[in-house]
Amino acid sequence: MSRERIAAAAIAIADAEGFAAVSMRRIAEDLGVGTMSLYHYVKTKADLIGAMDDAFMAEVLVPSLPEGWRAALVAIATRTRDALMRHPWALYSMLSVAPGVNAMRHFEQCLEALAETALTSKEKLTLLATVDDFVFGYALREAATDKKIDFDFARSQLATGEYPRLAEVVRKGRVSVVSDRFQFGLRLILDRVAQSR
Amino acid sequence: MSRERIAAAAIAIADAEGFAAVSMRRIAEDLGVGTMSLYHYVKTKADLIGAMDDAFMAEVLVPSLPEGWRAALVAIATRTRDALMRHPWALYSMLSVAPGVNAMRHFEQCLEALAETALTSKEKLTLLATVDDFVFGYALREAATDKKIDFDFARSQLATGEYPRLAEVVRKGRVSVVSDRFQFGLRLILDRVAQSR
DNA sequence: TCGCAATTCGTACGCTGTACGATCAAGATA
DNA sequence: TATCTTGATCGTACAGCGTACGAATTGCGA
Repeated sequence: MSRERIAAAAIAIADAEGFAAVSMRRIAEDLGVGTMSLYHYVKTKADLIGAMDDAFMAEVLVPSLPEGWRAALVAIATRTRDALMRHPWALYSMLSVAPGVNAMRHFEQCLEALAETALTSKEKLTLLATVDDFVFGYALREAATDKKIDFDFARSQLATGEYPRLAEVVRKGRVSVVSDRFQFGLRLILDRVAQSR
Repeated sequence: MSRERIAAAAIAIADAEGFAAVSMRRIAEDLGVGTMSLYHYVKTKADLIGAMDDAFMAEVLVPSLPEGWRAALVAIATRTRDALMRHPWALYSMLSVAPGVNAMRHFEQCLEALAETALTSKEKLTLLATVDDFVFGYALREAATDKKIDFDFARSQLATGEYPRLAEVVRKGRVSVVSDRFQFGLRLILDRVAQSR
């Protein structure tokens, strides 16, 4: 038994049944131990979530960075996106968690990607923040759309005729967005940066 | 007593004490009614959150759109950002809520902003999605940073010397990002779009 | 074998959302 | 006026939550 094993069990539950399904009693049951035993390895549930987040951030780390700042940044962003698609609960956890070892390693890796550029520290941080904003926003909205949501109301609203432009968009060929809007957005941001270098 | 009044009370609590502080008992207490009375106006707590989200989206609507697609888009994005800064809990609620009237009005307004352009429907939707990704990501990460987070661990980690680039960035003039990285990121995205029009 | 420390965990408390049914006020009908 | 109906209020109860506390058990060094 260990902090890591407990975090792994919690992650398995969160992946399969959602963040809300993660409870101390449930984790203990899955591990076949008493509920309160967990508290010997974990201070509080918030602490456990910290451990989950750290394990998540480990998955975000890129094994080896490609050559060139742009390729490196795209690799990191894409890997972060993929990890978030596998573990959408990380969007919740990140709101309440202090940076752990792997979060710091990730940050270090981001700076390494930009090491070859002539950007100032401030410029680097700003660019990284902007890319991260986009990556997390993409994941957030993707997670929101994935949910089985009831669109009946939206459909009935549409029929009222109060949304002419929306109705038109829906009419001509289903609501569709470019297949990979993630790469699209990333390109938008990086193109502009590459241009002003 | 009404669904709206209940939602307003819930919003007041969420704004002042966080999303987690919103409970049916607490709302009822603030309104001076019995807990179960609320259920006459609201089907479940999830339904209440839907009402909160709709009220939030009303705040996102821009009273009147500025001339020009770019100014209009910036106005909408900025207003959305401001509303999210006032009500960070909306980031949670949007993950579990179906679009309401005001969400649809907002969408309609976004399309109106792009009406003058020659973009196809698909291009419009992609652009709007990209901007929204960025806006929500910005708010998410801003909300995460705002939290009183314990950085002691991060500092001790930094002292290990395992993060040379991070240490350097911290050394030369505190970790600082461009003052308004929101407008910066927005400009990055829209510049590139304006250019390829 | 003893003693101590590490580990396990049962019980209990105050919190949550909400199902169920009792209660009550007001308006409509006979 | 007496009765009936309908909408609104809400007290009680239940299952689940995080976790404080303290008792019980285990394993190990002396």
